[in-house]
Amino acid sequence: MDEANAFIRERLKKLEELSRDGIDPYPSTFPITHLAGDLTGRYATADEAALAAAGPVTLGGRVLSLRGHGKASFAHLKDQTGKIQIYVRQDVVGESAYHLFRRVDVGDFLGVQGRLFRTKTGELTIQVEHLTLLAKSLRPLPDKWHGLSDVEVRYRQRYVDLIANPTVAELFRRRAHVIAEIRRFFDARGFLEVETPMMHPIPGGAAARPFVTHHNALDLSLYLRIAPELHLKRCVVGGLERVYEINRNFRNEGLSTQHNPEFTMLEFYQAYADYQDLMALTEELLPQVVRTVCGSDTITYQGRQISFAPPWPRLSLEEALVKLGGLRPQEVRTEAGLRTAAEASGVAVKPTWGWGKLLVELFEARVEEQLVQPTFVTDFPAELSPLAKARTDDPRYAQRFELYVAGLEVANAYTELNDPREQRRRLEAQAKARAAGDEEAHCMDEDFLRALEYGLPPTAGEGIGIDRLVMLLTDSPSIRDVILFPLLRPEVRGPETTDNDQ
RNA sequence: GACCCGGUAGCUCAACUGGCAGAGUACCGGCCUUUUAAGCCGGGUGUUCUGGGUUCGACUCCCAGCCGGGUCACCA
Repeated sequence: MDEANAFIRERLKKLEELSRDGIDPYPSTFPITHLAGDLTGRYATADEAALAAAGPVTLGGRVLSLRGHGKASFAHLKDQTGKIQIYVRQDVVGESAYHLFRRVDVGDFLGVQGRLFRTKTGELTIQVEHLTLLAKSLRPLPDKWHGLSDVEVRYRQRYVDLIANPTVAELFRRRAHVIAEIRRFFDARGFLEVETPMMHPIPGGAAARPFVTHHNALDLSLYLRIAPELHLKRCVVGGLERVYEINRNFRNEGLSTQHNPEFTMLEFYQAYADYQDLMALTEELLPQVVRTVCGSDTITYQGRQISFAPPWPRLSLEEALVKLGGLRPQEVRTEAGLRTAAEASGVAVKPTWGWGKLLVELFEARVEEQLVQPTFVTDFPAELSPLAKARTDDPRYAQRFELYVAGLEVANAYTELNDPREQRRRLEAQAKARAAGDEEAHCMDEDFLRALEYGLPPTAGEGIGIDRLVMLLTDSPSIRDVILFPLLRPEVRGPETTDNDQ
């Protein structure tokens, strides 16, 4: 603890005084009968008679503000549901309780019992009859007027951010609402929610670098999962024909406003469906979530109106490059044309890149940010989609789409490759690339292949980045704003504070 | 990893071209029984991110580092 801080010293002094007076500053429980938000909602317009009939109320909360008037005081208490004003008079609570109240600071938790009334200015208020200190706070809260705006402190000490900035708590409620609504959607359609391993002996299901960890008893290297895909498909092999999972993936990559090393992903798999079916399903899912959570299917993201009303445009990668990327049709048809266009667009082209990689890189450079309204982009190169089924009419392309909203990739889906022979060839090619130094190429996974050999029905699967979806629905410019505790470098603390620092 | 921007009181921010580090709020003491950014009187509580350097003198200029933000790179 930062003992040099005068604010903390002051509060420690009060804490000792309270203990000396026989007051437990950290009691264990406090049975409440009411919540602040319920009271202010239910009695918003109630008259005095109705308030008197309401009877006594008991609630707990954090002291957010204090206005002392000598032998009487006003304060606001905040609980999870909202805040409510309390009025403490010495002639009502008694001298010793009032003496205790005088040593209460902004930030302390207080339990009160009393009766509702309305002040001269019309605010619903609790006339306190009994008060109990529930927890003493030792650190001062941020400025009551300007709040907390230091981004670093907001991320590092999210607990302070949550106290000081009500919109932050609201944002995380909305995040929970989004996830609850997604569960409702899939549960209603016969999908089973499953939990597959987050520690994988063989990382797989995506092109990404994993985090490595180690199990001591088994003396086994393990990887934090980069995707649940391969296990979810194993579930479908086993007859769980509709499954979904909402949980964390971990990718050992750089950080940005769109990437946190651990992020929450929804993945779902539906047997007897293909990627076209999933486009239709996605056009149901997202509008339902957006309408329920935001109250409308149109949202504003960073100043731009975005409508989730279906249907959404569908563009192949090549069409997108021509229509939006300003390329000529003949340029996108050949590898040489793509390479020239990519170089002209300032892409750092590597000589090893083939047709497919050039196509996707050009798309990212010239088109991605223009896809503001929800747009399905289809016809990804099969060579970059080793787990997806190729199109039967042109095997250069995968049966795959990505969904873009506000320039963000929000979803990625494909018809699953279920031919074990073809999957083996693809994984062998990946393993070869990996051996040649491509750290993001897929690993060989014999058990996954064995599962496919038992037979995977025709299946389509999709992943939706929950953090990015929540960014859109909360108008947040950075993924860190929608993750309670985003990854930061460890805090370096001053030498005088390190000895108590666990 | 590269580049740009930032770091001053618990919080929000000032401090001219290098010249005594300052406001609001919070906090402390006093007064105050319907206030609500309560009010009135008094009080500045600081490793100016860290470490060097230049200078008579550094919050300010230079170098190195730390942390954060952004852009790019990497990457879905």
